[in-house]
Amino acid sequence: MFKQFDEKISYPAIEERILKFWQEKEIFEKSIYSRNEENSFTFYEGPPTVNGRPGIHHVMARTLKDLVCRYKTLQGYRVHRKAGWDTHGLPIEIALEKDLGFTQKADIEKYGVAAFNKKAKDLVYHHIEMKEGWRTLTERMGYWINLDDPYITCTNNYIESVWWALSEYYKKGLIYKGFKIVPQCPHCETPLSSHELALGYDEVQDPNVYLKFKLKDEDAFILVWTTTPWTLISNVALAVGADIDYVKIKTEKHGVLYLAKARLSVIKEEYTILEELKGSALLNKNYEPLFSYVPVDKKAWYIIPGDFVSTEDGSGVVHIAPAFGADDYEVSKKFDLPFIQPVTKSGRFTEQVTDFAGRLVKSLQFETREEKGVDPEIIRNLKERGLIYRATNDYLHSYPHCWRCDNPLIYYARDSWYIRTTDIAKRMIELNNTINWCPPEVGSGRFGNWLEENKDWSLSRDRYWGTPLPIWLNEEGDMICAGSIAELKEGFVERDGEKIFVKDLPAEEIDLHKPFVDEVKFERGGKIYKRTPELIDVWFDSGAMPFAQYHYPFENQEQFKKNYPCDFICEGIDQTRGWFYTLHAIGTMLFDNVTYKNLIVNELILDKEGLKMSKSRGNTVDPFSLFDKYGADATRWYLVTTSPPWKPTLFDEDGILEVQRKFFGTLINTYSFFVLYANIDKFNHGEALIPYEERPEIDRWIISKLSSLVKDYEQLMDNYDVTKAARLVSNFTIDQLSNWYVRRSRRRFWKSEVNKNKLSAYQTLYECLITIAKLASPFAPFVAEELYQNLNSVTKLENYDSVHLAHYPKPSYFELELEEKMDVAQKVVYLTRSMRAKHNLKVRQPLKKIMVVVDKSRKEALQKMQDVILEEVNIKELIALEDDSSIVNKSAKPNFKVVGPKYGKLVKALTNAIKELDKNSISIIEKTGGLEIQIEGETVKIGREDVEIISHEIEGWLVESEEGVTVAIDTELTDELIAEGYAREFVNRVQNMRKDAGFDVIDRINVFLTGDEKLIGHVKKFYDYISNEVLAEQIKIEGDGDGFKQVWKIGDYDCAILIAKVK
RNA sequence: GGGCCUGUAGCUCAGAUGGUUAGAGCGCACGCCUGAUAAGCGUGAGGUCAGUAGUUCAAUUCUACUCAGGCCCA
Repeated sequence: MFKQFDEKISYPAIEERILKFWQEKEIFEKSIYSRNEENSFTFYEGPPTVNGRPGIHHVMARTLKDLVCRYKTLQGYRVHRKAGWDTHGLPIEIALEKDLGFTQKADIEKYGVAAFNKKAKDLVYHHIEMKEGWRTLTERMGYWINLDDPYITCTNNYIESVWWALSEYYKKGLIYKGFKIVPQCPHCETPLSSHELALGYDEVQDPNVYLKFKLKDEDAFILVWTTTPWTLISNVALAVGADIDYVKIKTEKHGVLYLAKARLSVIKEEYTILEELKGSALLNKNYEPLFSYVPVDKKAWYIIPGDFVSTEDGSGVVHIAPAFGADDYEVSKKFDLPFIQPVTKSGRFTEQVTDFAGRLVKSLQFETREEKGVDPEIIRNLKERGLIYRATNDYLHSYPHCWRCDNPLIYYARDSWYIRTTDIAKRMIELNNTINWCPPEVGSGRFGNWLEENKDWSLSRDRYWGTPLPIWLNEEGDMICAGSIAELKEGFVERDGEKIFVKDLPAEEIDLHKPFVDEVKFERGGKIYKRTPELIDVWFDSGAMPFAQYHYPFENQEQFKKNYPCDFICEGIDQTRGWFYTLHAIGTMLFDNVTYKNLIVNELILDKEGLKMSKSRGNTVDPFSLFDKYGADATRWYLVTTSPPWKPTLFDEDGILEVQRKFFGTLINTYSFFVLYANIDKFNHGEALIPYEERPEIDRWIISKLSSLVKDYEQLMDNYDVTKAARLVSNFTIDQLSNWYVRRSRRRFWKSEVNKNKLSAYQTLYECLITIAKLASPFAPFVAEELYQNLNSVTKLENYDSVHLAHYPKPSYFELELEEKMDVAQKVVYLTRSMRAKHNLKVRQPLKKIMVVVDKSRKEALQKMQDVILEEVNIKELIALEDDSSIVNKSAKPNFKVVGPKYGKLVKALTNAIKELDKNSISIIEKTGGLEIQIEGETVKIGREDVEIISHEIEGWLVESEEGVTVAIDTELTDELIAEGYAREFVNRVQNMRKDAGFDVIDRINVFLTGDEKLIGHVKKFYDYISNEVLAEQIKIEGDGDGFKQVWKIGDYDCAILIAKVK
């Protein structure tokens, strides 16, 4: 017996049961190992940072990853799926600082780095396993990935592989230490890399200050604009554009000012222009410094040229503070300006700046408090000295913020380690062009531009929980780079004044983290090498996963080589400059190869209003509650089908409900229909397969449709066009299978005896269902599993426990011509039905005939399909017409696609001429294939192919036309037709009663009818038809008896009907 | 300021290598159907295909610009 579903089906309950089944039977493992190793499809899992709770966007990315992998498995590939967790870095540290109540970096030192890192490790392991955490989400949503053997970036093995990679770069001379302006987070006290920077731009309001620098040899001021008053203390020069036009103006209140001519709009008061001059005329003028806290050792405070000066905002004069801006730093080297940096790495002024010593340069938000920056006070100070032209706090712009702590970054000059990625930028671009990006514009646009503008990778971080930079320095600055634990073992530590080699330490003491690695020293050539204290950018960790996940090259060399490069990755668009980049950069440098061949980039998930989801807005969606309410399948299906993954999805919970009702509801319904009858007839597919050629037309048709689906789906999926593929499955299921095939085939299932025809119906519907289960399985792994098992466990046609072990179906039978014919039939039927509805002609009332006009090519199809059409629309006769101009009125319009290129400018006139053609002219074209007409003095011969002929009216008939199909209905009713109409109405009432009385589908009954004579007459006339339909042994024209009785009004006639089961 | 994407019905989305009647689902209104039935089907209303200009016989589609939104960068 096939399993029948309850009335109220609970998808979540089914899913929970299937999850258990998968686990018990190790289906995931089997789905991998049942595939040939030589035929593998490789996938890399981008490691999520193990921090906090997963959200709906994670479900999106994981659905895509899962469905591609499941699809490839279905196709017969072996798809290894190793999970990964990104465990290092600031996010973890910040979460921990919060837990421990730390407000600044120094607190960690006080607490002890060893203890801190121990806690960090515990925290990440906790997050992986916690309830409603990553493991729960992953398992519950049906994302198949090997969680029991994940790569974890904070293990020694992983770090060792990362070290190996770094040492390779080191050997190639790609790692260097530089003094550069870096974006520094004063709160986290560490520089950020450019890809981290990309994560944290925010719209902010900053000071908008115009100030006056007094010239030394002239009673005039230079007008300067800044949004960072705190940098003024470190000012050493002013820059102008040599070719920019400047003006010298006189104002009442502020005296004489210099500024760019193009920026005169800044001056709000009345002024007179005293002089116009080029920037070059201003060069080398000296001015009085604003502040003198910091002594300078070189010539300063004069005007220099700068090609970065623009007149788009400000005053056309830029103030230069070499320690706090990239342009500033570059230009200061060029002009040998003094370098002053009275600000600490944590963004506070040093003791030198007596008035502001220890104060923050920018306001920062700490865990428990906010501390204000000095900008307002500096402005007040300058104001008091009359040096402010105008100061407001209304400059709106987007400014980089720390992606973790949300505080504004400062640009800050400091020592930092770099990887010279600019050396390989060209190669990265070449290789990128071979990658299949979905969608392509991200690869060529966003990612491509990024590569074009490549900057060296700022590698080092001044933090605690991360992969240590494996570089040791001696006092002369010579370096050693350790590329393995073995090399580390050559070093030594000092314990109680005793020197112990690392190789002699117990293995468990060797932890490739701080503080252990800091303890290690090397002695080479009589010199001692100490470790440089930095960690590396956590993004390097994740970008190293292709080899680090296998502990390559120390182990698993073969495995790595087989899995590199990978076939497929999928992550959010925010990874463009994150993981996509680090993978690509590392792959290019180490292996001179792409790291991934195909990738799907998924966009953000926005809320219903199109706003970004964020905790502060309170518009986030909890995936677990969705799974509990609708199930993971409906959620997955919704996310994938609502819009292509690379378009932002507006998330709407009602959409999930709709998916559930429409697609899943219909699918389950179709299955239930099949089961209802299959169980009655004890169908178990034990009989030989009826050859497709011998099956009824409707069966051949749906199988051909199904085969086309199988073919098209595979093509789409192979192109990673998953949205279209899923929509195809849904449309087939709803429109073709359920609403056409099943509905049209119902009668065949009702029949009581099992014959070849009925068997064919079962076999056909069975094949459709099991195939849909397979096609749906990547997207909706649970429901697909349920269907497949329910079907296959009875028939045992396939030797698989699970749909996820099955193989992609082969198209079994094509009859494309039949598909087209049915297409015509469907058009006629839909059109006719809509006409009946419009004119209130009930479908139960049979009609005499319809005439259908189609073009020649479809006439045969129409005739072949006439039985289908007539039955569907309940009409007795169909007349197929091609061109019977005596009945059909016709008009013509140009076939623009043909006519356009042929006649060009004449088209307009031609259109009018063709539209005015009368019936006779049109029939000349149809019969002789051409007609000559005069247009604007030219003779144009119109051929048959130049026009579309539309039939639209037939005298005395109801007519409508659509897409080249014209249907005319003869509405005249004969007594015979009326009688049949009543017979059908009568059947309908009896069927309703059977149902209401709770009779079984196969129960036979007796019917007792009393009432209007006319009605009884109609019933008698169709006695056989009626008794056959309602399974009646007898229809008696008499009153009472034992049974179920109801009184009806059918049309104009009253009657009473009684039905009783035949014992 | 630059790059990329988006703008089609009240909502969510299709679509067209440029071709004259622009589609679907949901929602709304009204019907129909009823042995798949707490489903199904149809009809109707609802679109200056964001705006302007250009190219073209023909533009919602191509181009330029503008506006609005999003993402990324400076």
